[in-house]
Amino acid sequence: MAQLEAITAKPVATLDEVARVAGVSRATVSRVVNGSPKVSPDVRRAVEKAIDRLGYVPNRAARSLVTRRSDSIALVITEPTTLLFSDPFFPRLVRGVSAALSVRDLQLVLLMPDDMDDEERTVRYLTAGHVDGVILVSLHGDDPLPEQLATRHIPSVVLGRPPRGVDIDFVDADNRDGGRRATAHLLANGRQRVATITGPRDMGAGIDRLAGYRDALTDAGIEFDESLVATGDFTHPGGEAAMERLLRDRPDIDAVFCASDLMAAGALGVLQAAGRRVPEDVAVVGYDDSPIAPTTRPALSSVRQPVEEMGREMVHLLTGNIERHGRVPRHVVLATELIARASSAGRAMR
Amino acid sequence: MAQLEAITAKPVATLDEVARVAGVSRATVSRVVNGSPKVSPDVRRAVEKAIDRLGYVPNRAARSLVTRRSDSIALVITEPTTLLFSDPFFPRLVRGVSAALSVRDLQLVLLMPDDMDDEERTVRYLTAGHVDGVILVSLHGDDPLPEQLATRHIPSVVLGRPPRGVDIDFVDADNRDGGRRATAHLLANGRQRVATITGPRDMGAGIDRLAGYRDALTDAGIEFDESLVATGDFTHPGGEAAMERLLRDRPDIDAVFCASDLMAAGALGVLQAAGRRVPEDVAVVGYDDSPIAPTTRPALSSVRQPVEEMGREMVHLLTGNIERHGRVPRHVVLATELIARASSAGRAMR
DNA sequence: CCGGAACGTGAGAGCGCTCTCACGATGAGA
DNA sequence: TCTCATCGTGAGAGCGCTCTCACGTTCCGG
Repeated sequence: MAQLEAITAKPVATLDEVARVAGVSRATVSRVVNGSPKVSPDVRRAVEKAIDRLGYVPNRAARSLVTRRSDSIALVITEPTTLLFSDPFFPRLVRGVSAALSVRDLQLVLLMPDDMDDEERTVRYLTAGHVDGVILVSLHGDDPLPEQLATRHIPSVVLGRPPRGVDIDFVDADNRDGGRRATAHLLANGRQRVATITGPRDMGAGIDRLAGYRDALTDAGIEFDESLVATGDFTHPGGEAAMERLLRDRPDIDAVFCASDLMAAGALGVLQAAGRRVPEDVAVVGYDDSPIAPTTRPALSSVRQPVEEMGREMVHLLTGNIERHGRVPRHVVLATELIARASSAGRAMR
Repeated sequence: MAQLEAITAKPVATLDEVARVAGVSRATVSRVVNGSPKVSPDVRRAVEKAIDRLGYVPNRAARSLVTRRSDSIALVITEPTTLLFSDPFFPRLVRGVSAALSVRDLQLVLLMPDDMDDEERTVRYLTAGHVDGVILVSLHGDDPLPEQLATRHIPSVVLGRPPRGVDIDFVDADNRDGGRRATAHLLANGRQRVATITGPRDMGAGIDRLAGYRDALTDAGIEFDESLVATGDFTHPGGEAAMERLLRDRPDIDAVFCASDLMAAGALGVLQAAGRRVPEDVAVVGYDDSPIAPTTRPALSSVRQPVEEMGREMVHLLTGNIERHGRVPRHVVLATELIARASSAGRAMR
């Protein structure tokens, strides 16, 4: 297992040395380092001086060994393909998680298993108690990991509402409300026949955004029409295919809500190739507010998720989870925001 | 420091228990676990059976304590802003690094300091010997971290050739050759007045891609013309501004090589707004082959970097570095690839 | 038949830390 | 004045592992 040979010498001071320099016992230094209140002010000062002088930094391994805590949490990303990589979702999430951990002096261990072998290694690693908690990012619902961790009592939080109602903490963006907002926005702009290109029907985000679309129709007193719904897969080509289908089946549409920006970009291209002007003939709204949104022509309206905040919130939940032994599963759903751009500009009311 | 309270009980077996079950000593079990050759086959088998039965997994902290190795390396990303987040560079790199570490049974600790406070914490953490090596991703040359690590003899590898010639291992894509390829491609398509929008002049990638542009001109026997060069900053608005300047100063250009896709997308918009057809009037090539490249209209030709491979190579270098005490700095430069799309389609030779 | 190399194995120290427990000093209450 | 908390401090055990060293076998050559 151990792979790295011959590490350079590390002249770091130990607790013992600090104790000697400060003229106290190891126990007292430990108390100072860990902020125990039962140390007299002058002793504390002396110890702090010694720590400064020696540049002492506690040895994490030694501490872990006795506390049986690692002070590190794992971020596990089990997303096989490009999906996660095509928008800045991942970096933003990681940044949120990282920032939240950093202020708590917790360490972030990143795990991205990419084959079965790796996956097994990951499970073994996690269940061996090498981390105090796990943040799981796997967009598909068929991942066995959450349950494996739950049965082994490893505190964990997942991103996105699990399709099956596993009793587990999760953080999600309000996909349903996001879908509702996007659709309502199109309707408010005077659109009459609003179609939608959905995400995969087995993913929470796909299901919820479609539900939001229906909500908006209901709110507006418009009947839901199955022929205005095309199933996509969040990708650019998927969006193109869905748009072609839509255009063939329902040439009369005047707006499309796409459950991802990538699909929206694909739809945009197909619409324009078919001679439809955007937004004059057909308005388009995407989802994710990815960096491509402002760069399409016309610039794409989109629904923005508070991704960094989701990361922060996951850490928050997880640390709470660890403290209270994960008694009651908790769920946090964060609000989205509609960013209106040219692709859904209003037109004169009929 | 220690923040997490009350961890769940961990019923994991210890070396001692395995030894007892297998009827051997701790030392022997340790030998088996670590693959020592000096164990007889039958004893080894017995130990392995016991390990299986008890589900034994070595305690990393205990091992670290004695070996003074952590079997983990840090990936430090000190990129303050959006740059890293607007293209899939980061996720791809992380995936490459992660995969390479995983097969070596090394752990990836991700550090993304985002303020001064954080930065200090990071330095303290790294220099405390909590990791066996460091992979540094900081695109700007003014980062003090590489030198800090070097003076403290922490093995490290940086991404991208450092602007100042620090004696440190690095992995880079061949930006110069990439710039050359892109420009040569435009020239080969019959373009006469090829402009370029560069990256920041204080970043290796910016400098090198421009140098490649000059190389291609030289190769083609064309004199370098300063008025065909506009400095950008890798961003979309930066590309727009540079393109406007170019169009004003040199309305006669018939091709542009942009040092990033984002800038190319910006340039595309400005060109089209100015009534220039792409690629008929002006051909455009970008850089990075980001996901926006195939989605622009027309689809953007671009230079693709082997990002995953760069990640893998960094790990490779780093582990080697750790083993041989980083004697001689090593540099790895990986080749790029031109992805030709519609934006640079050839036109009939004059 | 014996000395010694070669090999497999076990005993035990110790990595740097935390934490329990005991101890002496101080102060309050009777 | 004499208890008895209270408080700050130190001694020491022990977390789970690796690694050195010593020991017992086996097997060779002389």
